Amino acid sequence: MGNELGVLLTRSSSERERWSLPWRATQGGETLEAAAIRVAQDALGEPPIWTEQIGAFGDGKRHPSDAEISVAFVGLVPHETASPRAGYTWFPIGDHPPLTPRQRGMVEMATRTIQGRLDQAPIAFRLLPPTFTLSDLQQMYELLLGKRLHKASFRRALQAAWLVEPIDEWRSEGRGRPAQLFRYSPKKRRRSQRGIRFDFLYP
Amino acid sequence: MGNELGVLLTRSSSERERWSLPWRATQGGETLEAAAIRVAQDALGEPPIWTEQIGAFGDGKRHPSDAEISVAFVGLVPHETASPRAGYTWFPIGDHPPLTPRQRGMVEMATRTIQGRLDQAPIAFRLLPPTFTLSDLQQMYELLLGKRLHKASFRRALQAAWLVEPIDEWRSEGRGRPAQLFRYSPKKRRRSQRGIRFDFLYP
DNA sequence: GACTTTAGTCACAATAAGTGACTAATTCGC
DNA sequence: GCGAATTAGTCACTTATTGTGACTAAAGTC
Repeated sequence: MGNELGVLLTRSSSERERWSLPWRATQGGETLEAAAIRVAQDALGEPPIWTEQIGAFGDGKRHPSDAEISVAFVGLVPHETASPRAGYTWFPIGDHPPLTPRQRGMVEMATRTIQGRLDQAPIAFRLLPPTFTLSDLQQMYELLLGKRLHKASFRRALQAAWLVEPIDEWRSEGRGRPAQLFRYSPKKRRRSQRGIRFDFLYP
Repeated sequence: MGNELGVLLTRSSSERERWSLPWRATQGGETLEAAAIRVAQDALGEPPIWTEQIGAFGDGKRHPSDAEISVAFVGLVPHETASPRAGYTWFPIGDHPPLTPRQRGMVEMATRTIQGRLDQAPIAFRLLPPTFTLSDLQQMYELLLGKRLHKASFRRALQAAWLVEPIDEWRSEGRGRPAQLFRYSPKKRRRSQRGIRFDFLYP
């Protein structure tokens, strides 16, 4: 792990052989999103750096609980600080234990949601420390998108979006030229209405 | 009406002075989407040509009904055939009676959902008759997007997407040169030659 | 010092988008 | 009949965005 998205699973409460997405029932007077954040917090000890609703599912068939419908959320946490509590395990999103069809759909829609929001919310930046190199940032985007990006295009798009600003520090990472550190600093400089699109590197 | 999106409202069952989005409780063993389609069908006599879930809402505060959470859907029907039954009324989406904040949010998210799906699903084509002129099609896109499009660009994009095919018929619409009729006939050629906007499909 | 490795930039080609002006075919008023 | 008005359809040109390889820079390794 570390260069791929992961999904956090827990053993199903009914059938111990089965894995399932973490869930819980809502408590009265609580926002759905607040409930989702608590699910993550109970599993990881900290709230996600970003959450978004995926959708509501309910077709009268199998449910994780006995609830009429279930509302799924996706959230992201940086891998370093995300040590799961007992009963929870990270799996690579491309290679996880079998899930029910509905939960598989949720996982798939989750990655699509992430990738769709990537150019509209500062998701990648919150997954990194406050200062980072552009290579760090590019690798984070590649991890989240699941594909390689072209270096020059990535930086060009980044510059056009006025999202980062260099600071006067460099970091030497063993061999190779030291990289300049940057920080997230979205400029008021008329933000373009359209999202940022990075150039993909076709292998 | 006729050149703007409309929203179908009904008088609230509790307070007769208030308008609200049509709704109903789910019946057991029914998909959420099926329930949504039935809501539309009860109001209009026909199912929408396209439906999509907007999201689930539930924060312990005001609900349309007494349900814990409500799941909102958006659907589209062509205006010509969409004659509302008693108790339902169309309003221009830019000028409708006051709604609760949550329902206002639903309406707003509905238009964003439509516009986001417009280039991924054949929404516009299903709102038109099987054969149509390119001007018809452009007007439909303009209606759905809420903005004017440039004729030449629109046709160029259409051609690049291989979505329509001309048939050997022309329609004279009063004054002006007769327009050739087209029909929806998607991707006769391979689809993803780095084609339309969001097509990053590569092996 | 030559070689490897990572960072960072440049230049150019290819594609796509924005836009006005042009031609074509019809109806309308007279 | 004939020109103005009206709608359809296309072209050409400009500008912006994206794809891509090659280049320079600064470190470590041997």
